[in-house]
Amino acid sequence: MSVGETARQRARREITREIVEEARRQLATEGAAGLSLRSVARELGMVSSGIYRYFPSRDELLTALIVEAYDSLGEAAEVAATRDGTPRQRWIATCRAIRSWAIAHPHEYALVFGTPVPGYAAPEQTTRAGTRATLALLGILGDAGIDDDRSVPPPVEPMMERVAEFGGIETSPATLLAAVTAWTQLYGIITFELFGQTRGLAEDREALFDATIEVMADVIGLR
Amino acid sequence: MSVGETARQRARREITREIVEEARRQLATEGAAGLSLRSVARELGMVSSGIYRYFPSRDELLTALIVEAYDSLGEAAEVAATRDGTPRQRWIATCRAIRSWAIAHPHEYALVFGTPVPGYAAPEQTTRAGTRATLALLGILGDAGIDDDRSVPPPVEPMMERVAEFGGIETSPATLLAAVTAWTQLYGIITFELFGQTRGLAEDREALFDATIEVMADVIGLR
DNA sequence: TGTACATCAGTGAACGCGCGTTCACTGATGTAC
DNA sequence: TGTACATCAGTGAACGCGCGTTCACTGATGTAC
Repeated sequence: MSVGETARQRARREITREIVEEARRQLATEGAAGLSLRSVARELGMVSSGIYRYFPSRDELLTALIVEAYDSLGEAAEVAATRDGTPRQRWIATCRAIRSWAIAHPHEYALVFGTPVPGYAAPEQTTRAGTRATLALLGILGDAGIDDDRSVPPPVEPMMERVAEFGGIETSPATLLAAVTAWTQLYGIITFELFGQTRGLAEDREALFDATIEVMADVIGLR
Repeated sequence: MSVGETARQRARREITREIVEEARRQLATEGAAGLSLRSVARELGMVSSGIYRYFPSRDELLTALIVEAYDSLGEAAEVAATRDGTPRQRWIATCRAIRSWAIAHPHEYALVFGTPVPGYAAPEQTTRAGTRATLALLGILGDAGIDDDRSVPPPVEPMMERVAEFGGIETSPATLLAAVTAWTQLYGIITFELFGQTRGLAEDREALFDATIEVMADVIGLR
């Protein structure tokens, strides 16, 4: 018995993990809409009401999956962001890592960045986990020490101040605006790729992705 | 009886339209997942099986809605694209029109650009309707007559050729790449806005949107 | 160390819900002669 | 213009499905003395 954990507590941890894993498996094959407590229970050889000892509702299980997805993406981004290289290389590596994660986990990506699940309001918990990848990118930007003192439209200025504060960096509004633009482009092209919007256009989606990321790195002024 | 149309044919046209309208209404309030043949029938004071005289399945009704949404968006974009002004003004007006349409029709936008409906494969029909807004943007680009002869990565070149052909314009690969990048940014920021990803960041989303669109117009070289 | 009681995981049945789709039918509308 | 037949919109009942959630229960595990 380690750290005073009883067999019951260990079993609870174990089974909670099994439920989440099975739920994630179903999410990966069926999508969020096809995820049901009953089928998770069925697959675990448990009676459907048994799940309620572990999750008080389907929404709570969904929340667990969302947090997991955000964390998994966040970690992939952080790993790429902290590798050696110039800020530009790190930025591009991080963008690629985010794309790779998305392609490897399409349904998790959809759960987090796709159409909101109707009737489900993401609790605080999830939004906090959702910032890791973004913070990784902002960190690189801070390290880059870019000095672009062009002005930005007045209403945008306070928003960029807030972004700087959020990222814990001191970067000019113009550079931050470029970075925010790149950030939306990044998720835009990934979403298009995953949801099939670039079907007709791109036979080599990776090359197109890379090329657009380079364009945006130029816009930001990364070297 | 105009053009030999019988009362039966007229009634059929009328009721088909009513079904689609009611379906669209439900889509707008409940989202695609909450759209059911039964509730459409109910609302129309019809028995649920009656719908099958008009649509052979729920998927066909969904297809009709998707085509409608694409057309509605396409028209909004075309109207903006053909207004007077410099290419840059027209480009920006069109981007704004697309955003406005999205904000006015969030569920239709989600239906078309959001997470694919599981088990539903969009038929040819829909993808063709889906190109109007994009063609409007490409048309403006063609009119702009930008001459940027920088090279693009080799694998990207044939894709840009295809884009030029698709848009019926003669524009350099570098400019087209910038435009494609802007295109993904456009839908990226709209999607983020609609799906709540910019919640914490932007108190004035319109100003942020406009600012990023200007950034991308610069990248393309629009004047 | 042994006993009495409290906790709690998992069961099995049930409730109430809404869905897509099929099918045999009826009655009104349209068509051919 | 009138009649006989064909078409087809809409009905009502039914099938079979899966879902989330509640509830009283049982038996095993944990805790206090």
